[in-house]
Amino acid sequence: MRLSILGPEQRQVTMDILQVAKRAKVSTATVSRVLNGSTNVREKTSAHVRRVIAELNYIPNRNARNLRVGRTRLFGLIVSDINNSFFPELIDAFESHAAEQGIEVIFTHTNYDLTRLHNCVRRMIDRNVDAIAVMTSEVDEKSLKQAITARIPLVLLNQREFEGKYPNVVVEYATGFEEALEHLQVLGHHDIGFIAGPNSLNSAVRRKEAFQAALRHHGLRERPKWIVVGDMRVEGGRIAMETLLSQKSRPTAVLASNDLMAMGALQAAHAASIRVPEDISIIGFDDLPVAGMMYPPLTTMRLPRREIAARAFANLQTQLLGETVPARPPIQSRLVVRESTAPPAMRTRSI
Amino acid sequence: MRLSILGPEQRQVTMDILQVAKRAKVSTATVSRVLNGSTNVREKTSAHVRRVIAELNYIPNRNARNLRVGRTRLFGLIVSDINNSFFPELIDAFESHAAEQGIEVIFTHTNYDLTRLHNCVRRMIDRNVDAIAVMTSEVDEKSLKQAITARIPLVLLNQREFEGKYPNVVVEYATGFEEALEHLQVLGHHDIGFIAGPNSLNSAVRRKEAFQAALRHHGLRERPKWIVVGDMRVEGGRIAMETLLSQKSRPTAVLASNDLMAMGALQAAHAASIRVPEDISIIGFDDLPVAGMMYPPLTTMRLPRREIAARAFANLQTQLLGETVPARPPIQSRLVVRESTAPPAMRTRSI
DNA sequence: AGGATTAATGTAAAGGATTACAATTCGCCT
DNA sequence: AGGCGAATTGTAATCCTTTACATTAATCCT
Repeated sequence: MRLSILGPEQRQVTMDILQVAKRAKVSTATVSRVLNGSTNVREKTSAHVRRVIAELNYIPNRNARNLRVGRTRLFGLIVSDINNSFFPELIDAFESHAAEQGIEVIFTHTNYDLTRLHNCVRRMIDRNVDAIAVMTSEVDEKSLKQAITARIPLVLLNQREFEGKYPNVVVEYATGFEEALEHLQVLGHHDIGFIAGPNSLNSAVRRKEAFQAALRHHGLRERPKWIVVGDMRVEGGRIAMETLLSQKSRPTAVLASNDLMAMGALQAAHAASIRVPEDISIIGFDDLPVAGMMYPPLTTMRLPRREIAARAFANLQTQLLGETVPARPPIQSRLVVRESTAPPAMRTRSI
Repeated sequence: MRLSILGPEQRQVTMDILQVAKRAKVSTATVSRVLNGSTNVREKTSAHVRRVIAELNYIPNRNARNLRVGRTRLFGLIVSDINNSFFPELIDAFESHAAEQGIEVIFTHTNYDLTRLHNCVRRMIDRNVDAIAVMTSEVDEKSLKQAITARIPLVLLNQREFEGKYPNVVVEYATGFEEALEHLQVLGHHDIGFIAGPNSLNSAVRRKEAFQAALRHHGLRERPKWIVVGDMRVEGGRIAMETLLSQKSRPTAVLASNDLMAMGALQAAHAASIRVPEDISIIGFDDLPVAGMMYPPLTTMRLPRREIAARAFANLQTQLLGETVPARPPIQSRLVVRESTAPPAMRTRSI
């Protein structure tokens, strides 16, 4: 199938601002002013020019404009993994903020690989983006340096070790865990397990610490046997939950370091004919889009993704304006109560 | 927090190709040739220039280049909904093909709204993209016309009504359904239900037709009561499944028009204490990333998303080269067997 | 009405690369 | 050494806008 984009007769002159100017009998400067909404042009002239523009289907050449203005109105967005459903909403939100300002976004993902991060940043720079949001879970300074030497504003996502050095959107895990423990305690739980992630992962250790702190704050004892490690994926959650369930004394509620592992935990419970939430309560973390679609719908903790995106975007804009980015309180995680939590079943207390 | 991007002392001349040329003691033409990998430059010169480029941290101005060359090496990608997990893999694949060719992708989503489609196309054109892939489930000609008048190559996803008019990546639902029925028949099923989507949705009616055709081909009777309509979401699937399960005579296997409804069906079965797959088999469509994470992992049909992306991308490239796009056989859906299907339970045959 | 302001428009110089064409230089041969 | 063709390199025009500055038109005020 061949779609002739150029009709055969088209001996057509390139359609540029000069054509419009001629046809409208004004100068290119005036056309340009109309295009850019300058106020210094009579309404009558402006209307006329706009009519001609529409007539000719004139579309300004963005490259010429950008070249002249020295900005591309293009932002780069780098995420860990577009297939991780945490990110699409973040991307979406970032993108719509950009669209509102007539800014376009190109984005790439690193697949959790720092080598790829380096390339991603490089590509963004080669594209002459105006600013870059690096919303990945891990980051290395070498990659970031490139942007710095190219004088391109950056913003990171919750990279505590770079705090003060690079602009950063800071996220608070504690609040969600405090709310979760509060919720469980009110329901009557005292025996609470945790499916942690590997210690090699930054965010995983932070979550575990937040869990432990929240336990203490609620006057609950930490039981080492009730903290098991999973691989942050469904399978790991299932295995971890099996370990937990196989113990002589079991917790009545289990938190997981992310929703995928909570899903696995749910499955392990099903497989063992343990009802959720009647026999055991489960809480996840992330509030992935699927969380509400599980059986039962999963109580979980949520990082407000749209807010993260909004703040990252605003941060970059502020930097571009040359203004000081005001310090902002961390973005807080919140508990989202659904149906995987309920009062514990009556039975002998395990302590 | 204020990160000074420009150090205070930086009274720096804009770093352009001329600076590089001076420093390397060659002309800008030579630098440009090195930059673009022209063969007509002595290896020694080339190496020297590259060294200087690296030394000066010179990054070419993409706008100037694009302006001169008349191409942006930017493609537009429009999808229905980035939060629908069908799309991220498609986006990913499209993007990596592009990256290989030094092409960047900007993308937007319509949220299934044709008004937004119009804007999306418009934005792409305003950005002077070289080509646009419109990978949405619905499409209207008015939106597409914009691209045509702007002489920008397009490619659509499975829009049969525009076939022959616009380049199109065609997808075949039939194969998947034939394989699914084959699979069920081999397992011993004869009584097969279907959770359809609304008739207002193109893809939903196609899937239903494919199901009906496959039924016929396998010599199975269609039972109108066993075809129920859902809203293509989890909740609709659950309700539809409840309807199906409430009938005096039930199918032993149920196909759903998409995975979300299959998830709902799974939940309805759990809630009614009907085991899957022992008591009833369930098959979805789409092979969303969650399909394998369900309990039990869902047997489903898969549209090869990476292949769709690859073909769409290749199609656009071919058009840009001014070549004829060869007709290609439709992309086939395939059955992915997991654990939600098994032989039917022994019981009185219902026919 | 006429001069002083102010508003609207026009002219032409960037902006930073690519590339046709012209000018050199190189390598090789006699 | 001198000459020729091929391989390199250089010069300068070009891509299309924006915008500083100059110019002209409109408006106001006495």
